[in-house]
Amino acid sequence: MIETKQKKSRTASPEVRKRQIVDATIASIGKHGISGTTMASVARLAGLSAGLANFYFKSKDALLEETLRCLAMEHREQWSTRLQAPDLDAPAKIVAVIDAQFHTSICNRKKLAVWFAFFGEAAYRKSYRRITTSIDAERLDVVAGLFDKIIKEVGSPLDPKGVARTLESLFDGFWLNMLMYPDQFSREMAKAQIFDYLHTSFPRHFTPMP
Amino acid sequence: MIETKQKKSRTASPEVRKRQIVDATIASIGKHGISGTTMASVARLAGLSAGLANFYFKSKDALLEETLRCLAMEHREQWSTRLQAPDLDAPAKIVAVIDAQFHTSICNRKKLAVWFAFFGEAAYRKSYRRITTSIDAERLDVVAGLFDKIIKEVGSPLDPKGVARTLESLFDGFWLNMLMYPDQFSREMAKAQIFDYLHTSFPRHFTPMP
DNA sequence: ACCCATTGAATGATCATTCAATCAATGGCT
DNA sequence: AGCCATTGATTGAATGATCATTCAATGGGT
Repeated sequence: MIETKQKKSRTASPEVRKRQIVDATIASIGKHGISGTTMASVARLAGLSAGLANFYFKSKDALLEETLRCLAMEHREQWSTRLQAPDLDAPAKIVAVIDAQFHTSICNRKKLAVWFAFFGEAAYRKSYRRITTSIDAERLDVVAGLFDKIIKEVGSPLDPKGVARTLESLFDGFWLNMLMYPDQFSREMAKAQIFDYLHTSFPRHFTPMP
Repeated sequence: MIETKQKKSRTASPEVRKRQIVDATIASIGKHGISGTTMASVARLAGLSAGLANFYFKSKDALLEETLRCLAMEHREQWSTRLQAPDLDAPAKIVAVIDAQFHTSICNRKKLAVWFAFFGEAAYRKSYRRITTSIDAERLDVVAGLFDKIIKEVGSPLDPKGVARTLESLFDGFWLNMLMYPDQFSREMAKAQIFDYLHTSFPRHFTPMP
């Protein structure tokens, strides 16, 4: 049973309920996968009756889309607010993005399971891809811009966009391995490897593990 | 309609039928995702009647497991046979593994969609993870062994297993990005980025793009 | 004529979705 | 304060669609 806010009241505002149902959907997907989450399993986890999720969301599809949207927004918040801290140079900002990517609130077993459940469906659902596309593109641009600064400082022959794409792929790849083989891949290990990569590519700007 | 072998005959041996049904399952997952593939959709793509898949496989779950097993075996074949070529030194073997990973027969839109469909379910299905675990661990060991040789030659401070894990994650991450954003991530681009990584890490052993 | 692969209609289970009925809160009225 | 009336949230049983699974009947191959 997921309780975003404990209320003794039987009723709550639509906003609260929607959020509660989305949280329950994340919990359900994390526990049973997408194919195993039903409107009933969501309702049970939310502590609500069977029909309510359908009342607040037009359909199960709409609920899943909204869930992905919430997840993506939360993810975006995580890195974009960190970048707004003053006095961060380019390497520090990249470190911030990495810290965000592997922060416990984002990168935990339940949420990783949900992310990859959506990725598994995204291949043939344009609506899912639309949700992640703009956010992913935005971060890729930001990170590429940061690497551009660094590369110009050292005069490296590397391509900023290429390095940014490699970093993104490292994020996704370590996420997948953490999900599949949690005994062998930990958050700390992933970060250590990524910093090794950055240190060998830009020795003057990154140290092996801050 | 998938036809592994064109036969005018109405009947075929169990082996042929099983393979035909597995191929149809891959096609169906690639087209409709796991949640959209039904015993009926598989039968239709195989050009067989509705009940046959259930006759040859105990259940839908069993069929999906067998499908993943076939996919994993095909993948393993791809890299392990390449490594058996004589006169390959460690860097050449790593190049061979990379070529295998991004070979058209493995790394195409349909198969990537199937892989990630399974990854999405693997989080809460031990039976799926069991299938990939041993194969992934095997390749990780092989690749780590190869990097061990290279690292000893140059006396680099890098950890062979760590580099191997990074490479595996690059594979998975680029695969995911190729699936999600095929316009921005191509097989050639992924390989180029990976060779950039290897060149900066081991300049004496890898060139930017062979 | 026999064997065995194959068919596809029948069965029952699971689920999303709907909606009329129910219930709690709120505010106005005495 | 006590008492409705109104509003709007919530319930859960009913409905119909979809699907995995079964199996008796079919018919091709040998």
